[in-house]
Amino acid sequence: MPRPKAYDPDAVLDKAMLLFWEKGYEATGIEDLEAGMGINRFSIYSTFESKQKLFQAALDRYDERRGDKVYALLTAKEAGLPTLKRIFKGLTTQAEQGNRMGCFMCNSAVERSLVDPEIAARVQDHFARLEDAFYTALQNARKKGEIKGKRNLRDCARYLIVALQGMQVTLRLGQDPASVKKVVQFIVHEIDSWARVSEGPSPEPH
Amino acid sequence: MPRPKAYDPDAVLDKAMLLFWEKGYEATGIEDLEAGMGINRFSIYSTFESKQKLFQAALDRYDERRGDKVYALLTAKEAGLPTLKRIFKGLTTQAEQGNRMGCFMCNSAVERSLVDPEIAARVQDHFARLEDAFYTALQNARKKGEIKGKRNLRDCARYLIVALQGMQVTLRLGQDPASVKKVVQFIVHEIDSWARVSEGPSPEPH
DNA sequence: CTTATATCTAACAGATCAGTTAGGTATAAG
DNA sequence: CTTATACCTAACTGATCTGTTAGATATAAG
Repeated sequence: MPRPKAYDPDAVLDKAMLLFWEKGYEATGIEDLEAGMGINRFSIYSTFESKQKLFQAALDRYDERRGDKVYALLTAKEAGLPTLKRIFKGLTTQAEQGNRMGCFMCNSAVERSLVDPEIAARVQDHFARLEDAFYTALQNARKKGEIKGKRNLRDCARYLIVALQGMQVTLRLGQDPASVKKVVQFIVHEIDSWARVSEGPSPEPH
Repeated sequence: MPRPKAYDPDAVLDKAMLLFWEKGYEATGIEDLEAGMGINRFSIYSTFESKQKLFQAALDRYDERRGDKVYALLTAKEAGLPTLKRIFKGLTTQAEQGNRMGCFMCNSAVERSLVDPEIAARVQDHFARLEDAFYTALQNARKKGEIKGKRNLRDCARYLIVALQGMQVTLRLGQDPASVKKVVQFIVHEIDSWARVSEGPSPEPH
């Protein structure tokens, strides 16, 4: 009955996501969004309500697009240490391609989490989910005998999140690919070390 | 001969640093700076030229205030693995105090390095200096016999930078102190492992 | 005390910000 | 073909942005 939208709301949200991801919330104006999404600001507001809501939707979209892939990878029953290593090795490729987007969640954690609790909650949720996925993969790896000692896998998962966040900052800063590669190899090597027994449950006295 | 400034340029720069550090470049308005620095915008502009230049000066100040302390710690001749561990343990304290400032350099890397090459250069310089300081401490540790195997210490230093950046994102996001502490312990534990031989120079074939 | 100098206050200027509104337009049901 | 509906364009609104300017004020040399 009514006139149909001349654009695909899903497609323009993807474009908004890319804009916010690259430039952040504050530095992305409605004008940028109009140009990048290819639609008028009226359409933006009638479909997404406000810049804030649009940003939230963009974050959610990121969680779907990027997050779901990784969650799926990590929670698959074949998942194990090689899966973890592959994820980190992918960062090297990003650096080699000159990709400086980093991680939308990390970027938003830094720029917006202090001032916008809604954003903070989303980012925390994302990383909590990611941590659980890492944890699942690690448990699976242990089941398959890929992990030897009695290391605390929850702590390993938490640690991997932090390592990933650090890499994303480094990618965003545009460090040279060779250096990025070295650090990735270092982390990969560390993951490999979990296949050896060496360490118990952190006996450090103080 | 002329009328003297009614404020201490050094002191107000410290205040500007704190503002930019907490809220970032875009979200900090001249009005915020006037209030936070305690001086009129005329004084800001006549002393610091522009918001951009003030931000650069604030970054430089951060490098002096925060960076120099760490550089000094790491390049002291007593420096070694315990020094590295102490630096990471300090992050736990920050989390426990509810400090969500993170690292001004990391924050700026994420928010501004893509759009402002002057900022990118300063941040890269900072981390390059920090990496060298880590490297120096690691070499020193090896000399003192605190590091066993023939691990590549340059890679270790690079890695520590990334681990630090990851922690800073996590602090900024306001993750709970208990979780932060676990990850710090994990990293500290890893540094401890460098005192054992276990690993050669990464023989990973592919 | 006079005067040159540079500061400070406060109002202003133009641009840009997010968000709204009015009027023209395309659609599809009847 | 008529008409109800909701979209699209484009101009507009008030607030806020960075940066400037004019005039008052304080200082210290002579």
